[in-house]
Amino acid sequence: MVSREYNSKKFITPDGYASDIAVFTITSESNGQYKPPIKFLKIMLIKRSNQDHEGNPNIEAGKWALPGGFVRSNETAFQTAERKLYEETGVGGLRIKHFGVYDSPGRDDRGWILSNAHYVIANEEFLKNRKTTKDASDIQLLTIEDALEINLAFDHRKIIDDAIWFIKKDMALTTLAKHFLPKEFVLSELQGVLLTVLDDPSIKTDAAFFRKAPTLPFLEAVSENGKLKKSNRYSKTPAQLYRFNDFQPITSVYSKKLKG
Amino acid sequence: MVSREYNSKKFITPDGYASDIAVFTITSESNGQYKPPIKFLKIMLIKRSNQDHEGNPNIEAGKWALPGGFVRSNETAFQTAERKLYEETGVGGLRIKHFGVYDSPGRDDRGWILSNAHYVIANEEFLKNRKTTKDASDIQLLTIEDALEINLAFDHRKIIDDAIWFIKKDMALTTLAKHFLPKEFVLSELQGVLLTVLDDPSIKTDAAFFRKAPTLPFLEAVSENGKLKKSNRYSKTPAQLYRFNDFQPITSVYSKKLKG
DNA sequence: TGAATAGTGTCTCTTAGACAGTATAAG
DNA sequence: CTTATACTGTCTAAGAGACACTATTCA
Repeated sequence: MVSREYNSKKFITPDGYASDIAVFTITSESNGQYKPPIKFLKIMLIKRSNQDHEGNPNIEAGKWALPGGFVRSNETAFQTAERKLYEETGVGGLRIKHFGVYDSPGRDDRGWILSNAHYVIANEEFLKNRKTTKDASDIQLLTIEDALEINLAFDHRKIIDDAIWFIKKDMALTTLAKHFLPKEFVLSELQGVLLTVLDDPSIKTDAAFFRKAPTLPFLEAVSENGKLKKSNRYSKTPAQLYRFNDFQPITSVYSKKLKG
Repeated sequence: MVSREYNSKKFITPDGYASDIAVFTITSESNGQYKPPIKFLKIMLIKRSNQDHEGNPNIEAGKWALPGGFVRSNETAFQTAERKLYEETGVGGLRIKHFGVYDSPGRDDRGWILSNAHYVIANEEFLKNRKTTKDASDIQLLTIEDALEINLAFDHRKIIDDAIWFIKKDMALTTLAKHFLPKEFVLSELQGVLLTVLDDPSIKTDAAFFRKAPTLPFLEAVSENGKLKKSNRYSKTPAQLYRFNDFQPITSVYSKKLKG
């Protein structure tokens, strides 16, 4: 950052600095008793109202957009994301991750407005709270296919596209999946979450996945009173419960071996 | 991005939007004829002058900082990074990658100034051009250790720290190494580049690395006139030349297998 | 008992990693 | 003929992937 230029002429400064959040969740739709549910990756979008608080026409009215808001001068975009998420959904403590900045000239008709984009993984349960805090008509959970088809405000299509790319990458390379799951889960649940985003034969094939998963260093079987803890929530056969531990896997294209 | 609030009161807007670039290179110091050179990861920093063009005292004068500059309202931070890099070094066409935004209140005494941070990999050759375009006294290539010890302007220590983290990650997970190497290179050169950043026994061990590397899907042996092309620039024994192809490796913690 | 989910047994083929050995050319 | 680099041979143990088989429970 060179300040010479800054003083040498009057620079045009941005007209706004926004923080936007792509809120993802995976919904489970029951597929019958004792069956693993069908899962879908969904994104939360809000419909922009026709007028603002003062009754003036709203920009990009009627279109769907990512939740978010303007960053205040005494906070970071990260904090704005936390605050807005809490205001809109009543939920905090979620893992928020920055993934990009959108600053193309002309991306917002109001002027030179930057967007600092984040994504968030929300466990399905959080949605139940959300429904009560806001009118369901202007906040919706959409599948990715639907979200990319509807009329999106600003450059939010591009932002959502990118967010999905980052989610896929992080799902494959990190233990991100844990944020989509309850603390204790069954292998078919993990498999279901992974398959909403990844397309990998070794995950898809039951035999391969059920053999491999218990050996993963970041997963551990749950015990209770010295006995392995099982659940039959998705099957007649009681299935072993697992949880993520704190192991952070590191992979490399040159060595392939998991390390942490 | 909700516009209600935008219209409902006069928002404070940022005082500046900067684009900073962490320029990395790996220097080779000859270790004697027919020996692989010793390599060091280095970063390019500039020393902030005491006064600006108009003779006014400069902010953070005398400290070292990342090259960069203010984003103009008709360009993106990415374009600013390209422009500044060209202005400062006379070189274009480098791979510029965004990795973060720095927006903590108080990070810059001049006001609310955001920094959009990028890193760049510069091949060693580019530095020779650079030396001629600028006074060498206020642009220096420093080892990482040195860079993190000297007096850095603003929050550039944090930015550099983060940049190094991203470089290490990308070096392990992508074919980033190619940007540190000539088009055709010998395996010991690749090994040297990787070892400046990664600490992996399967890279460090010659036998393992020399056996593995030729099988990597993103590397291919170079041929010329139907014969394998060799070089003895770093050894008496002619060594096979390799180049990167366009294969983009994808790894996963759940499957470990390389895919593209 | 059948049906559905949750695993295991076993086999084959490939790969990682270690250790030792061979090959090449300069001086 | 020594030395330093660049590999290759060979072994072992672990892992991936495929296919068939067993185990558990509910209705």
